[in-house]
Amino acid sequence: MGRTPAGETREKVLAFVRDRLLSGQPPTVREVQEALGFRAVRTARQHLERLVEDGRLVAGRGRARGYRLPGSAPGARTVLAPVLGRVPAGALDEAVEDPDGYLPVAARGAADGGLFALRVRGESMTGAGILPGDLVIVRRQPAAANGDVVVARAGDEATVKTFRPRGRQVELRPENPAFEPIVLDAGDVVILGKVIEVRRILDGRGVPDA
Amino acid sequence: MGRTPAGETREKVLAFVRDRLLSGQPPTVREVQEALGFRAVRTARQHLERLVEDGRLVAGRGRARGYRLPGSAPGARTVLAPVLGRVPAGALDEAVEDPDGYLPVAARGAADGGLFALRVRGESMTGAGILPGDLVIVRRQPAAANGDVVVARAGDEATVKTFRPRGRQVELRPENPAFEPIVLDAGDVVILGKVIEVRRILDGRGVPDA
DNA sequence: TCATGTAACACTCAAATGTATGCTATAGTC
DNA sequence: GACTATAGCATACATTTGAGTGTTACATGA
Repeated sequence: MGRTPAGETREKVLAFVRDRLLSGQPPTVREVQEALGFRAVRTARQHLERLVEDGRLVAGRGRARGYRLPGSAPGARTVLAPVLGRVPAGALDEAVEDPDGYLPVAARGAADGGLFALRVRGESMTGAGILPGDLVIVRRQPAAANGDVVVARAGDEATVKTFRPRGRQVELRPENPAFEPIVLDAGDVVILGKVIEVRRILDGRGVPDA
Repeated sequence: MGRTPAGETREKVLAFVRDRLLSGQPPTVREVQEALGFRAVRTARQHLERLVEDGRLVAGRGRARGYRLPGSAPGARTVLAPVLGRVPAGALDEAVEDPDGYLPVAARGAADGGLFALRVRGESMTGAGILPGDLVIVRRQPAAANGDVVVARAGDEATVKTFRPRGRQVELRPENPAFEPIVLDAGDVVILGKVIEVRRILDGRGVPDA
């Protein structure tokens, strides 16, 4: 069989392997062979070996589907955060039972068990770049530091605000001059958690023309 | 050996398999066995079989590391997008080679093979809620619709802007009155992809007190 | 008590899959 | 031309790994 220009095939091999790895389905050597149209297993393996030599892939010796992308090896732990439709008056756990869906979150730190997500309503936090419809990912914790963006319940309602302790009182401050801060006794505010990430899905919709 | 309460172990098996799948490393039956502390391969396999029966897992018959999450399962459609440190002048593929890390992204639609992520520099898009340091997740595509937030290369630099076709020209509009729109001939602009999601990690930092 | 279902074990087999040996051919370099 | 490196093929071998057979033990309910 003929040859292809130097290096060209190898790029295709890497592209194939990378696509498979990123979609969570590591290929076997024979799958690489088939995808690239090689007639010998050895050919696919030689390309893979070269890619490993060049540091563009990492091999798991002897293991099935053992090739990995360098740098993504162990630390890429992903956890799922349930998206809560609404925050009920009672315990959070009830809402976690019946989520609207799940978001994959790259787990930082150790405490990854207590994550959940909420859809933001209203424009009270636009000044912090949190727009209506955005998803906030929240780590459950009962306290917060000054300046943290928190999910707190004051009375019956759960809101996303910036946390400002004011002596015996607590200020839940919107980041939008059109809204008034909520100031309450510390005892009347329940911190549900701290916002650790903000996400905005804009797949379909664009920015309206001016 | 003793038994554990009914169903309890199976949840742990599912959790283990799901975590592995989400981090892109499907486990073997024996890895499940080891992780759960079973002394027989069969035990792990029996749990897996039951999970498949119950529709909570999908088995790839005969294939190594063949278990998958069913389409309805949370996290089933998660892919990893490489975070590009910078966008070079040449082809994107070069940058994909050496990413700063990977982000788990819930795959919408079918074409999820071409996702990547970029860290936003500058304040040119603050009006659209995209702040400096934010991560944008981009679907690679060579064209865009009016109003799409795109990553485009004009000259040597890649920027995030709103896409506005203007006849034979193209306007790359910042969403910040302090910045000037870039207007170029359509031939001088290369669309690298469309921003489908914006993320802001604010784990450590809070909002500065006013 | 007996039947039934689940949890777990030890062992075996076979298919999937990684690894190795040896060979052919083209292109470039000295 | 001789030498070297790359691209590719055919076949065989060894390990990994999924799948199968049979057994023990502990609950639970008829």
